[in-house]
Amino acid sequence: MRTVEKALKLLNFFTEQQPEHGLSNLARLSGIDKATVLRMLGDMEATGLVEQDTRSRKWRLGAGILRLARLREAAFPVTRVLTPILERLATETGETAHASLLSGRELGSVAAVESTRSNRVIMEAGHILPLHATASGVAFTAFANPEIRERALAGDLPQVTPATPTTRETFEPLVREAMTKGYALSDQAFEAEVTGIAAPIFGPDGFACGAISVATPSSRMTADHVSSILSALAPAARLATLGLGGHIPSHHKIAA
Amino acid sequence: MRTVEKALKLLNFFTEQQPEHGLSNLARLSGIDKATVLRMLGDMEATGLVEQDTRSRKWRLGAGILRLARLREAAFPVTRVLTPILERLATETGETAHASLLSGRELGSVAAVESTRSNRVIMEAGHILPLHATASGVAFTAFANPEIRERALAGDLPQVTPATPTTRETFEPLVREAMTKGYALSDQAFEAEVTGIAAPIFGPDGFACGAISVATPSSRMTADHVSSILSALAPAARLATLGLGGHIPSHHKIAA
DNA sequence: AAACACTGGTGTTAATAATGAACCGATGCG
DNA sequence: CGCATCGGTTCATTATTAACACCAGTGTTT
Repeated sequence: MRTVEKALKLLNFFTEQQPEHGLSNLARLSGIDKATVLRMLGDMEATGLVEQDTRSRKWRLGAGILRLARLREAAFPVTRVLTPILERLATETGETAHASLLSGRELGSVAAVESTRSNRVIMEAGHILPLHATASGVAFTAFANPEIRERALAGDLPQVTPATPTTRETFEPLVREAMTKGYALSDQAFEAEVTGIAAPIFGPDGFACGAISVATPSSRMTADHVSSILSALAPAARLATLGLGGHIPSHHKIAA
Repeated sequence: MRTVEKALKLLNFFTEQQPEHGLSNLARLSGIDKATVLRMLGDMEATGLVEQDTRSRKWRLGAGILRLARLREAAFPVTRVLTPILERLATETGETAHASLLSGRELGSVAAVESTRSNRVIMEAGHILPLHATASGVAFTAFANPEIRERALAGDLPQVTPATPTTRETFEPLVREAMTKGYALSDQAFEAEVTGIAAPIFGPDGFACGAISVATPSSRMTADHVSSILSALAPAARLATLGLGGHIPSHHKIAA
């Protein structure tokens, strides 16, 4: 089916730990024939989305991505707006803060500021956050366009950790709870020993377009800590929405 | 022909002045049928490369690009390395400095620092620099892999300004001169009233992978100014190459 | 209000472009 | 030396893509 989409999905195999891939490796990971993968890579190379190391023949993300990112930032300065907000959020909470935006059918992590504590959560750069397995995802889903929300609830929910909700019956209550509380808390559903607390970022249409989140080691998570994080998260989320030109629905409120 | 490449070429129509496009507009610009463009956009939306404004239905570059850019920066911190070098270059010369990297078959501008003078050259973010019409392009071509150089020389050379070389006979001498001098100077071949001076950035294989450049109003360009710029540009280019893990050919030298 | 020129988006069929198995030469390893 | 893997190429088959016409909605002009 749709070739373009299949080709672009190859980009998702590049991660911070695995920033380079050989041809056969990519073919194996994607389940696509080598010859096809090669052609796709060639096409993406022509536009700078990927590039090939001349010696090792391995492929990596290309410089064209940097160009496009600069272009987008020039028109919609997302990172510029979010980073100072995250910095303040990180210092106020003493924890790692990060922001993610809707990217396809998932959230893409676009900015993060790490806590300075020695025991802190490390955010891998440019991670993809599944909607059902992260606090950010649940907070986003709760306030997303109903059509997107329904698709998320109905989609299949791969297990990431033992605590990941994998059925609609376990996922939907989390979303409902987030809808009433205005934020989402997810305990070790994405990564062991990590608890996330997230609030939605709203777009101009009044629906969520992303999320802002604080991640802490689960061991540090107490009721007091949660409420102190929330009191920093709420204004941060508000600033993020306004800074990106979004619109906060009048009824929206973050409350434990 | 190759659908993936055609689809990705659509991304090049998004510029700093035109960051959003309607469907029909994109179809017109690209010469592709509306229905086809729509499917391509849909595929690219699924991976976050583009996104659609829900109200205006216009398309723009998507948040997925930011995610990918962060990922690439995490593995190969190009911008982080180049920006301070450009800052120093800009203050030392009092002119606008920028860097570009090979992206497909052209150079993509990935970082820029503007001069603080009131009469300065403004670099549009994320511009594509044709190899034949810019100082960066000539400097890059001169030291690129011979295969790439030949392709550049043999390709068609669209006229950008009256001073643009449009034939191999006019283009090749510029490249040859850059090969001996170690840098390239281009007067108003890309933009009227702007002169560029550029030096190559070398990759690990000893061939150019990009260029670093200083752009000045042509009115300010004198022999003295050129040599003062060169004395700042040479170490900057050297630092850029080393900072990116590149290898400077032993015989390479920048000399007027 | 009527005619017009746009817009974004949707089917349906002909033709084109993508596919994947087999194959090649090179490299690496026990 | 033999086996496995690598990146890459070729080519017949087929399934995907592309274009045409069409639809509904919007705003302008007459």
